[in-house]
Amino acid sequence: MAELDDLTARARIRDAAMQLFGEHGFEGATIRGIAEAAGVSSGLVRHHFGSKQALREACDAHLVKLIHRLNDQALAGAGGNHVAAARIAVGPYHAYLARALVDGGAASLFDEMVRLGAQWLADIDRTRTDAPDVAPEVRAAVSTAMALSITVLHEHVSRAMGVDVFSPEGDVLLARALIDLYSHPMLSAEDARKALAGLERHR
Amino acid sequence: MAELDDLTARARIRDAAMQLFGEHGFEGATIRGIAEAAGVSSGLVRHHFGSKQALREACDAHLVKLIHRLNDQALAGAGGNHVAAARIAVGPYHAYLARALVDGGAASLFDEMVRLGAQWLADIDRTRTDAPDVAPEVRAAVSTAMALSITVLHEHVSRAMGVDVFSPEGDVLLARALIDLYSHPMLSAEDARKALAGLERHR
DNA sequence: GCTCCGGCTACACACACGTATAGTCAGCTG
DNA sequence: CAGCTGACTATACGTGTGTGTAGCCGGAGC
Repeated sequence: MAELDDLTARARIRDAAMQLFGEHGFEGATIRGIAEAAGVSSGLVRHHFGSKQALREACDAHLVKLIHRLNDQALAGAGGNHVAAARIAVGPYHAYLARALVDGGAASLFDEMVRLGAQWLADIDRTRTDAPDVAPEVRAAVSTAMALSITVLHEHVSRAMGVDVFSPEGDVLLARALIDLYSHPMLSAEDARKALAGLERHR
Repeated sequence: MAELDDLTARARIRDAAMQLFGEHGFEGATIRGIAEAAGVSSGLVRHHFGSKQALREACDAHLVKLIHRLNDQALAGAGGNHVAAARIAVGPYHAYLARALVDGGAASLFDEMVRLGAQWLADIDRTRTDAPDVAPEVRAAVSTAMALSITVLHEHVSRAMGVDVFSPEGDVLLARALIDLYSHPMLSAEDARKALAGLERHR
């Protein structure tokens, strides 16, 4: 039921909605435009989803389901860096994801990523010589936002990098940049100490 | 002229527009709503800006001017980590900035941040023992997106952290988390080597 | 004092939107 | 075949929107 009806009109409408919502935003996209993109009448959109808001909620639900599936796959597969998992092809839905996040939606998605990230951070904390300054949950919140930033701001990142980050070449270049960034601290231990001291002084 | 007329109706309209555009998106915000928030008639909005699109462009221009000023201050001030500079209070405009970035706007702002970041990265590259795997510009593109992610996703970050990142306490906690993250690599040199090798294998 | 001009308002218009409704058609069940 | 159900369409309605226009009002210049 989940795979077969991906060709039904209902699924086509949902896909078109996710694309157009992502492209023009929720208010910017129109039911008529979505219907046209899906190759159906605007009335059918209402018939299946009832209202524009309900259509949006259906899109959110579908996104969550999709991400969950990708997440499970990533966890089951090669040793899970949750950052890499976040970059997994969200397919043509990355624009919708970005909009949803900025609109304040997709909260459960973000929270689950934080949960996974906190777990992962707590793990590598055990190999650290110095005690972490803040709880893993807090650091996970920040690094989750950072991980998602590539998707949310992919247009700018692609422009600045000179290659689309969702193309094969861009993906490789991005991965190499991430590996380099994540394996080289931007602040030395001394810099960090100085920064922390400066922080104390400011209060 | 720049400071005095910040009390003029024109400036009030612009500020109200930036707030409402940030809150509801460009399509979601209405000229009438903006006019009401600014305490003027909707006709005056048109009188001053001509059209909704032109009003948006005026907002963009104002944002760029504002960020440039903040940027210059940050560069002149305490030894410039461009990441910290990005977090500087964009005031009540962070929502607008987030929308503009996701809409594909604010490109010049992003690009300039990349330029500054690349410079900064090239500087610290000289203290590295191993040669960087990718150009500073590419790494700067990624880390700029990461730096902006706190602002763009501030709602989610605040929820996950349990404190508003734009409050004084949240700001301190965020700074400490950032210092910890930026001074401790998430990948060991060995992990990085393995990840790179895995990348080669995939091609 | 009179005119002129720009900030400012009130009002009207055309249009596109979300929503509602009535109806068509294919397929199934008895 | 009759009857029903649900996917689907065509069309209409009310509303809120961006935009246009005519006019008011206070102050500056002659």
